[in-house]
Parts: sequence; structure tokens; C-alpha cells
Amino acid sequence: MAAHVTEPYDFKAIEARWRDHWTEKGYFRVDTKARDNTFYYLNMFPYPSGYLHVGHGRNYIIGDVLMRFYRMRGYNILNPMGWDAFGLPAENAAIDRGIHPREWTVKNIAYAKDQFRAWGIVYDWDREIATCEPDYYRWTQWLFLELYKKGLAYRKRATVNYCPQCKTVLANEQVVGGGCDRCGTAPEPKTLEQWFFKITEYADRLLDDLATLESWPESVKKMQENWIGRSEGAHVTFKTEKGGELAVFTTRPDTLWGATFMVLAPEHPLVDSLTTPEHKSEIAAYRDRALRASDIDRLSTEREKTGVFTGSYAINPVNNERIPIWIADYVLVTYGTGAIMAVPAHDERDFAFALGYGLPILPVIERADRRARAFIPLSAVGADFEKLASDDGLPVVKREDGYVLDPAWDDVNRAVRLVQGELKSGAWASVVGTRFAFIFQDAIIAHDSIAADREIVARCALLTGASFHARTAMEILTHIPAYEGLLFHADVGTMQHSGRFSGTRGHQAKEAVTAWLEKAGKGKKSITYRLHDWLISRQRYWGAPIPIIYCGKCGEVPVPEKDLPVQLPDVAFIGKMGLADIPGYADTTCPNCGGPARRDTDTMDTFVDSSWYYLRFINPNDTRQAFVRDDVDHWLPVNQYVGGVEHAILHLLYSRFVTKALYDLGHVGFQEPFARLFTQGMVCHTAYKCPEHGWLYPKDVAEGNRCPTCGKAVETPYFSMSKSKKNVVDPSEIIDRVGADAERLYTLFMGPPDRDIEWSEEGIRGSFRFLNRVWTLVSDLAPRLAPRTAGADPAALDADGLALWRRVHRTVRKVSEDIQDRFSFNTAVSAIMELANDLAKYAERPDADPDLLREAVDRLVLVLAPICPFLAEELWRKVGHEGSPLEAGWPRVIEEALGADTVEIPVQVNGKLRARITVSAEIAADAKALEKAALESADVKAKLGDVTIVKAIAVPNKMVSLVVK
RNA sequence: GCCGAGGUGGCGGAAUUGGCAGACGCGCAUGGUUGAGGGCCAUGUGGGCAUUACGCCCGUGGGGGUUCAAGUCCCCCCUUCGGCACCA
Repeated sequence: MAAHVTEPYDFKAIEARWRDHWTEKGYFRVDTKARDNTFYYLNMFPYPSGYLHVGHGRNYIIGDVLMRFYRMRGYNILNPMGWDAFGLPAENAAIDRGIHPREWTVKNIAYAKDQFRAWGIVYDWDREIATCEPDYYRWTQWLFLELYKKGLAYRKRATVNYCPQCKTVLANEQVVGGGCDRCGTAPEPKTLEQWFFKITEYADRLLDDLATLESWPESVKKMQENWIGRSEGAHVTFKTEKGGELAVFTTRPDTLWGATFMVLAPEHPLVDSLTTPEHKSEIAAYRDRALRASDIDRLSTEREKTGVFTGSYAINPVNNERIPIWIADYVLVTYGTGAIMAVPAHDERDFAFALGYGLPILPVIERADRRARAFIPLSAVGADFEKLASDDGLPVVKREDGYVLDPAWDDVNRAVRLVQGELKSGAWASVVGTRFAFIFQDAIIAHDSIAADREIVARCALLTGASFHARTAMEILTHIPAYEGLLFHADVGTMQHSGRFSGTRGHQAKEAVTAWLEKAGKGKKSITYRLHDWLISRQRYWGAPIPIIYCGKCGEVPVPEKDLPVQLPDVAFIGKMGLADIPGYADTTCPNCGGPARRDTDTMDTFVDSSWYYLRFINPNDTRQAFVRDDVDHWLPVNQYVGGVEHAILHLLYSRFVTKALYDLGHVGFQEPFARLFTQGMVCHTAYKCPEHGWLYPKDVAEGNRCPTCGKAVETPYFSMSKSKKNVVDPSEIIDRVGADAERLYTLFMGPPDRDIEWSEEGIRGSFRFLNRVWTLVSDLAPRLAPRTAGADPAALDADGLALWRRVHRTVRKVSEDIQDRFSFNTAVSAIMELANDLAKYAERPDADPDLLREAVDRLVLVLAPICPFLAEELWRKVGHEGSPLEAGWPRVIEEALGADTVEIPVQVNGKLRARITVSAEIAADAKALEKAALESADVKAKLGDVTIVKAIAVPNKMVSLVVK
């Protein structure tokens, strides 16, 4: 081909030319009074922490592509952006740099806005909000007061998690893996007067309404479900021997007869009064140790269970057994009533604890598999025992140490009697599993009560002699290897040894026992949640002040709405501080009586700021109200919300709670804030870690992946990009080298957006190469295109032309579906690449149809426009159009072009692909005709040879499958 | 331990409803262009046996099953990642 001189792809000039174009033209400005064809797209707003890396970029690029796509489809798009600007990092950075957090924040916001501009990501900046501005946090305070009015914000004295490093308390949700989610320091318990939002009141609705969120990822819904942690069961009241009461929560009221002791959390308020004088010092020491132990130690399941006896006893309400009361740190004061009834036979933790401390273990539920096993020591019976048993039809195995009998469920009694009859004098045996009993010559003793347990131990001790050490029947059994795995189970099964409830089955058992407890006034059905109320007080400066005043006369007084905002005092910033450290801040007068009063000196958790921001975007500049009900009712719920999965619990749960509360208050007409949620994956990159000197920048790593300081080999794990791991990729460097369009393209192409992906240098070069090809292809073709026409006439096209024509329209259709319905940007990009490849091939022909070339080039540029907007603007002009692709609109698909004249259909013989036949579209669509065509095809006949056709299956448009003999 | 999402060439990934596995890209190989390098272009590229032609066999973490047909559905197991985790 004659070399055609085309200027190279000068992405720098192109991107500079269009960077401000879209904003200047106001393509993405929207009036929220609009009611037709509206679409609210929202990315989780960022924390302005310095600069955004290519991983952050992924999030916003996806949004920008969607926004441009919907804009081309003619929607009124709302896609606003703001800043989650309050919070600790600003304070910490400010402390490091000796400047005010506001200054640091404002600077970062300006930088990030510039980054968006460089990426070609356009927002309606008239709607910009920053949570640290008084005209925003004024309404955060309003929200607080609304919740207060409804009784959903309340103050209580509570033991809370306090991070000594960050010098503030943390919400339950902010303690991650036993450490502060900001700095990792283990929080200390501290008792303070704090504000809470009563999210637990919404636990059921938050749980139930998850079912209405059909377009949320299953994983996020599950995480919220687990977090709310609803458990159904019963509260049961035990009387203490001294006449007090002790309430516990259990999910297994059917196991009550097996409760052989009780355990209180060390912090339980009744511990003091239950402790008898002789146990005082031991209890005090244990409690002290437990309180000091960090949560990490305390929460480990691996840890040996420890505890101390209080000296007191309770009475089991169902069988009047006298059972000891212990304290142990495996019981949490924060869950249920902070006390449990221990059923060691059917709760793994109680089992371990009981074995450790010699407490009786009484099985009261049959195994679901109904297995039973008896063990008879060799010395306990005669040598003919094995024969006797098998003659009796009982499966028996002789082992080194004894005989093992595995009777079927209804043979257990027979087996036990047989064993008993054969026992030598002074010997004993046992049976476990679905029935537990000890077998003596003169008695069969089931361990179904504490007294029976004692008798068994006494008898065995007597028969065994001085070497006997076990304290309980179960302890004896644990020394028999044949019983491994059969001594404990937590199945739901038939009740036994439970008075008149014995024989009650499975789930009915819970119901029956609960009903009986209620009737007897000993307990009642109840539900317990893992979720706790949301602690929102923070002892830090950089947040929204809590709008409450304390008056000596009037008590707790909310700041009147007209006095909002309660402004953050504008003071020089010196080190870690809260509002309490600012002289004069707290002093005020009571809005009620005018007398002297003090302000609350805490600020709100920043998750309060972000729990309602999606509402503010609708009327961001309204100075009289947080939002206009009529407008939010139209625009909300957000049509598509996109963000990181790290917010699956905190932010999303809080936002759902706030929306429901506002609904109940009559401020909004919807109960869920986000109709569809998409959680995009993280971008990972190689990090370099020297075992001695920690994280290294890639450029500092010496030859052969060695540490420049010590020469040791560095590890190169993959991690999501983070400054601390020194593995971030700076977009400015990418944009400088290959342009924003190439970064955008690569970001979308490298993998499905919900999955984590690894950033690769080669990958981005490939995307850059593709854009160069598109640039050259379209530039070269520009002079050969027909003037703008109605499009190609299929009747005038030859086979190659028709194939391209169909490719064009199939591509438009696929890209539309991939973007709109499937969030599958990587396959959309590959479809565009295929179109470009086919177009280039066709264009090699000198007689290429100019109308078809026009149609193909125009559509190629248009489908590329949302993804690579800079290049698309440039090429669109280059091929003779005026205005932006955004105005041209999304190309229409010609339906006839989606079909085909002939179809290639594979033919399978006995499940293996053996031939392909080419048939007309009509034949391919008709099963009978297709089958006939296949059988008549010469190729198929040749492949078949001399066989009998047993069965023929023709699937229209798909394939033909022949079964032959 | 419980819950969730994954496991497909050398790599990222595709296969949307049970119907031709490996689209698209990266990398690699060979050739071309070039003074050279880079870049670009062309061709090839799952493994094996063949290469006389077309071909034939194997192949989606492992094992079993359903089906004319399984990456896709069912059962069991292994493994990676994420969340929760002494929650009674």
C-alpha cells in the first residue's frame, strides 16, 4: 500500500485542546427540577488525602464512562462530586506540617480537582460540597437534632473503645481486627458520657430490607446480614441461691436441662454481689487481668479458656439443679445479657471450659446421625466376647485396648445388656453417642444428672484405685481413643433426659420449651443482635460540633435550629486537641432560660457527615433547608452507586439507617438510599519490602531486587496501592507518557471491574498502541469517507462489505449492553478493538465502499467516545463533523444488520465436533430443516461413513448433534 | 469455625440461556521495514501425536455423576482471596 503520511498521535496536544471543553459547554450541568429521563449516578466521594492514584482513578473513570454514555443516550445525568473532608488524617497531617487542617484540606481538594480534569472526568462543580464547610455541616447538625427529636440520638455513660494514639473514642465498627482502623493501635476501654445513634432500633428493618436491594452485590448484603447478626432464642431467668435473679440469652432453650453451670462476663454488674468473701481476692485478680488484656488476646478462639468460681450457685429453673456461677472472659459483656447458661455437652466453648475445670457435662440432645458406640476394655470381658457380639448381630471390632461395638440406634439397649451380662467382676464399660451410660455389673448409670455424674466417678474411682484422677464422667471418656469425635455435638436433635420434654424433636423442641418458659414466667422468646448502637462522639477538633448545650437548670438542651451552625472555632491549630481544649468554646448561654451553660465539646464521627451527603447534592446551595423533599423524592434512590467494597458495612449501613430515620420523620419518601450498588475492585501493584528496612520505592531497589542499604533480597508481594507500601502509580506520570485516554482505556480493559487487578506496564503500552492504530486508521480514512449520508446500502455491498456492516452494528449493540446492563467494560473495549481490526482489514481494499466506511468510522468514534473522550472529540472533527460526539448522541443500531444471510453450524457426532456446515439463516432457524441439511451435507456423510443414526438433535442457530452406532 | 467470591494457555482475561473453550490484549517466536536499536507491519502461538492430507488424542483445580452435549448443572474434595469470628 502506498504510504500515506499521517501526523503522529499527539495525545498531549489533543488532550490539552479538549480538557476544558466539556465543562465550558456545560454538557454535564443538570437542573434537579428536571423530571424526565433522569439518572442519578454517584461515586463514593473521596477523602481529600493528598493525591489520587490510578487505583482511585478506576473508580471515577467507570463513573465518567457511564455518565458520558447516558448523556449520549439523552438522559439528564446527575453525577456530582464532593469531599468527605472532615476527619483524623487532616488533623494528623496538619500536626506534622504545622498548619491548620482546613488549609491542608483545601489544598488537597484543589489538587484532586485538577487530577479529575487531567483524566477528562467531568463533574458539575456548581454542586460541589465539602463536609467541612459550615454550609454543609450546619445540616449535619440539623440531622443530629432531628434524630434527637425522635429519640434516636441519646447520651449515655458507657464503656467504649478509646484509641490512645488517635486520642478519641471509636465506634464498634471502627475497631478492626482488634485495632483502631486508622492507626492499628489496640483500643483501651474507657468509661465516658457519649452520644449514640440508636441504629439497633432499625436492626430488623435494616436486615429485612436487604431483600429489596436486588441490584446489590450478594457479598455486601451478606456482610451486612452478618454484621447485624440477628439471633432468635429466649431470655431465661435463673434464680440465684441467695434469692437474686440472673438473666441469660440462649439460642438453644431446648438444651436447658444440660445447663450445669453459669458464666458471667468479668465486667458483669452482678459479679460483686455474687462473689462470696472467700472468693473475693481471686475474682478481683481475674477481673483485673481480663480488663487489662487487649481485645486481640481476649478474642482469640485459640486461647485456653480461663475462669474463676464466684462461690455462688444458681438454680436451673427446669430441673432445680444447683449449678455454680463462674466468671470467664470468653463471655462478652457486650452481647446478650453478658451472662450465659453453660451447656457443655452441646456448646463447644462450654465443653472446653467444663473439661478444663472439672464441671459436669450432661448430654441432653440426641445426635442427629444417631450413632452410638460402646467401648469394652479387653480385661472387662472374656476372650469370646467378639464372637458373642457378632453372633448377636452387633457390629464389633477388636482393637489393641478393647472391643468397639457400633450398634444401630434401636440396638443400643440390647448391646448394653449384652455387655453388662459379660462384664467380669470389678470391671466397667461405657456407651456414648446418641446414648451416654456407664455399665457396671450391678447397674447401668446414664449420666443425666449431676448426682449421676458424681456416682459414676465414685464407682470408677473405687474400681480403678489410686491411679484414678478424673473429676467427671466425661473426663473419663475423653481418655478412651475409640470415642474421639463422638463425645460432643451441637446438633439440633431430639431432646433426652429433659423431663416431660424428652423425645421432643429438633426445631419444635425450641418452640415448645420457649412456650413453656413463657407460661411458667421463667423466660420469654427474644431476639438479640450483634449490632450495637452507633457511638458518634469524637474528642477531636476536625469534625462537626455536636449541637447540644448543658444547662445547670434545664439539663440537656438542643441548640435551636436558628442558631445553626454551631461553628468550629477558628483558632490556630496546635497539636492534638479537641474542642474542650479551646478556651472559651464551651461557654455559652442556655437557649431555654438564658442562664450560663456549656456546649458539648465533642464532634461527630465523620461517618455521620457521609451518611446523608447523597441528599445534599440535589439542592447543594439551598441555605434554608438540607434538601427539597419533592426533588429528592424524584431523584433518589440513587440509580447507581459505585465505590469500594471496604465500605460494605460502615458507610452503607449508616446511610441506610439515616435514610430510614428520615423517612420515619417524614423528610423523604423512600426507605433505601441506593437502588443499585456496584463495588469495584482494587488496583494492585508490586510492592518491594526489605526484611530489615521495610517498604522501598521501586526506583530505589538495587539491581537483582536487592535492598540498597543492606543488600538483602527484597520480597515483592502484590498489594492494593497505598502510600505506606510505596507501590502507588502516579497518574500524572502515565498521562504525561501515554495520555489520559490510554490510561482510561487500560483501566477498563484490564479486567472485570468488580475484581482486583494488577497494574501492568505492558498492558498500558498495549492500550496506547491501540489508540495509535485508531488514530492512524481514522486519519488515513478521512479523505475516503463518503460525505455524511444516511449510511451504507446493504444491497450495494459485497460479502466483505456486508460482514463489516454487520460487525459495525453488532459492536454498537454489544458495547451498549456491556456498558448499560453488564458493567462489562473490558468486553466492550475488546469489541471495539475487533471492530477496528475488521475495519482496517476492509479498508485495505482500494474499492472499499465510501458509504460503509463513513458508517463504520463514525460509529467507531462514537462508541469510543465515552471511554476515550479526548481522542473521540479530535477524530469526530477530523472526519468532518461539527460539535461533540456528546451532542451527536449514541448511534442507533440497524436491526437488520444483526442477522446474517448464512450461518455456520457445527455438527457433532457422538459428542465430538466433526464437521461444520454453512446454511442459510432460514434453515439455521428451523430445527427440521437444519437436521436435514446436516444429514445431507457431503462433508457430514463423509465423516459418518457407514453407520446407523440413532438420534439427531438440531438446535436452531446453534448446532446439530448426531448419535450414531 | 461460619459466611461470601474465585481457581480457564507463559500472563490479564472471554465464553451473557447447557450448544464450536481460549475472543480481545500482553508476552513470546519467525519474517519484513531500518545503518543499528526502538517503533511499526505480517504470520504463528493450549498440550501432545503427526504433518501426506485433512487430521487424531488430551485439555477449564481434583474425583465422581446427569446429558446427544458440561468451564457452565448435581455430589464430594483440594486450594486462593475477602468478611465475621469465644455473638451463647
